[in-house]
Amino acid sequence: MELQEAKNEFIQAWGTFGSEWGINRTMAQIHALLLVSAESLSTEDIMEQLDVSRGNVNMNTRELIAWGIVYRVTKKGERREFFEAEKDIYKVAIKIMKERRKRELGPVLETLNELKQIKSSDKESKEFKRVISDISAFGESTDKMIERMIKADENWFTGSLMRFLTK
Amino acid sequence: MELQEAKNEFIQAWGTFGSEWGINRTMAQIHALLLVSAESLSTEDIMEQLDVSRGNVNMNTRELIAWGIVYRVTKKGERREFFEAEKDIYKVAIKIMKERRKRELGPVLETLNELKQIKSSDKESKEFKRVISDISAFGESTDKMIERMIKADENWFTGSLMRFLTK
DNA sequence: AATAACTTTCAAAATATTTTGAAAGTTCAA
DNA sequence: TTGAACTTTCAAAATATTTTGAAAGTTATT
Repeated sequence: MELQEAKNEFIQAWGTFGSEWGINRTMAQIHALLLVSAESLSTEDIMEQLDVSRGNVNMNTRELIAWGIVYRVTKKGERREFFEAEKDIYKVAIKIMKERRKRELGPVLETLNELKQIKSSDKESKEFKRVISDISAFGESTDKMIERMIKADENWFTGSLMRFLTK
Repeated sequence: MELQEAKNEFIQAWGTFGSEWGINRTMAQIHALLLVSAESLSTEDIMEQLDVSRGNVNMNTRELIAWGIVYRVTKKGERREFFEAEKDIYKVAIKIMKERRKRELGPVLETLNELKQIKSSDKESKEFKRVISDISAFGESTDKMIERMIKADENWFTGSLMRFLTK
C-alpha cells in the first residue's frame, strides 16, 4: 500500500469514527489530515487535499483550535497561517474529554441536580427521584474521573492507573 | 415543579445529551421516558407521550432492545407488547459501552492495524506509522479497559477501582 | 492611502438523517 | 379459515446539519 493511500484511508476512517461520536465529519478529517502530515498545512492545502471549501476549512480549523488539539503556526516570510495537529495522542484524548465534559456533561448534570430537588411525597415521585439521583451520581463519578485524568501527570496513561485498568 | 413537568424536562435533556453523542434524539427520549415511567409502556403510550409516529417508536424500541437497555414485557390477557427500561444505571452504562465498543471502536482498530502494516523505509512513512501506532495503542488500551469493566463484577463502579478513580 | 494577500462571515444550497404513515405482514382467538 | 389486533417495513416527506462561495473584513506591504 502506498503511503498516500494509507493516509487517505486513515482520513476516511477517522472521519467516520468522529461522526459516529457526534463530531462533524470534516472536522475529524481535517484533524486526521493534520495528524499524518509531516509539514504544517495552509487553508489552501487542506482545501485541496480534502476537496472542501474555504469556509468549511476555516470553520473547522477554528473549532479544532478551540478544542486545543490543533495549533496555528506562522512561518517567517509567510503571510498565511499554517495548521499543525497535537501529535501526542494522550494529550489529544485529554483535551477531547475535557472539552466534551465542559460542553455536554456539565449541562446535563446541572439539569439533573435541579430535577433532584423535586418534592417527593407519593411513591411515583420518589421513584422518579431515585432514577434521577442514580443517573446524577453516575454522572458525577464520571465527571470526577475525567477531572482526575485531566489533573493527573501527563504520563497517567502509562502510569499505575492505566496499568491497573488495562492489566 | 410538577412530577410530569420534571419528567418532561428529563426527557428533553436526555434527548439532547444523546444526540450530542451520536445517538438519535428520539431513541434517547424513548429511553428516558421508559426510565421515568413506573409502569411499562405500549407502543401507543410512547406515541402519545412523545408525539411521534408508530414507525418511529417501532424502529427505536427495537434499537434500544438491540442495545440491551430496554426489555419487551408481556402482560397476561394482553395481546400488545410493553416496554420497560433497565433501571440499573451501571448496567445501562456497561451495555452502552459494550455496544459502542463493538460497533465503532472495533472497526476503527481493525483499520488501524491494517495501516500499521505499511512498509516504512523513508522518514515520512516512519512518521506516519508512528502516529498510527500511537493511536492504535491508545485504542487498544481503551478497548481493554472497557473489556475489563464489562467483565468485572457488577459492583465495579462502587468497588475499589472506582473509588481509586474518583477518590 | 492604496493595494494585495489573506481570513472570516453567513445566507443559500446541498446533503444527510430522521420521521411519517399507509400498506403489508404476523399472530391469535373464535 | 377468517378477521381483528397488533407489529413491521420502507419510500416519501420533513427536518436538521453541513457545506459552499462570494462578499465583507482584516492586516501587511509599498
